[in-house]
Amino acid sequence: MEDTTDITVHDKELVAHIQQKMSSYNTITDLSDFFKIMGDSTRLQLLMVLEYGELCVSDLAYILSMSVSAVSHQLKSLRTAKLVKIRRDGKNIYYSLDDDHIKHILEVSLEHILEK
Amino acid sequence: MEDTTDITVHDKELVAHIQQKMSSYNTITDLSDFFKIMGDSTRLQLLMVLEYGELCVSDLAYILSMSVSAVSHQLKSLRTAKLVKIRRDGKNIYYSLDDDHIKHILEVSLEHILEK
DNA sequence: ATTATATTTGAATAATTATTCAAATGTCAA
DNA sequence: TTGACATTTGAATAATTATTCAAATATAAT
Repeated sequence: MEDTTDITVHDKELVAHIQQKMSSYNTITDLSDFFKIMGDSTRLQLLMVLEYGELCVSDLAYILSMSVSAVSHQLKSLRTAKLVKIRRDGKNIYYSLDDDHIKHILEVSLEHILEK
Repeated sequence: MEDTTDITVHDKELVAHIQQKMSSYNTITDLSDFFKIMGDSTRLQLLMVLEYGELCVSDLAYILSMSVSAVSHQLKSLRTAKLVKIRRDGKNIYYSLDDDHIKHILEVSLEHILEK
């Protein structure tokens, strides 16, 4: 169903008010994309681990008990989302958090989880 | 690769420290499950809309320009995750937020998005 | 130059999941 | 108790995506 003309509206006043105040399409997709990135346990672990300092791919793979390739793929997603950044040092590439908000969001969300 | 014996660890000290401090498996999956729920634009919109007050399924479907069935399915996910609750009034079922933290998490995350 | 090490990349597979459609359930009014 | 309305449910389809595997790239050491 794409046509909403056959849906009966009950609370017309509130519906109209919400339609005015609604966030833009871009804001909502940007926000859900952000949550989507955090909504994978591998990526979330990577972010939480990187709070302790910068690490190279093989160390991250070792900590998560995953293949280097799988971790590298997920780090690429995090990099595209601008949540982590890299620093090359010889053969190694060191990853670190590229966002000040992440720690805070993780703290607040962790509280939410623990208090349920 | 499940066997991590063939991964070379570079920063042994930091790796050991992190392994001690690591959050439990359950905490991480609970947290990523929470983000997963928010990581869908339909569900996220529903949560944002419900910040304005309780609404029945057809009004929500109208606002999101989606089928009543699709919205009902997603509301069920939100209900299972204990993010929304229901109140029956005759033929209608009213949905509302069932969590005090959500607003705050949305605010903090929205700031993060907008400042990028 | 050749070898070893660290990491990335791309294609393939497997698993998850959002939406649709049709049918079922629950409630109220006539 | 029949019909209309509001919503849920379940199966099916379609789309997305995490991990694996093999091969490619990049850097440093011999």
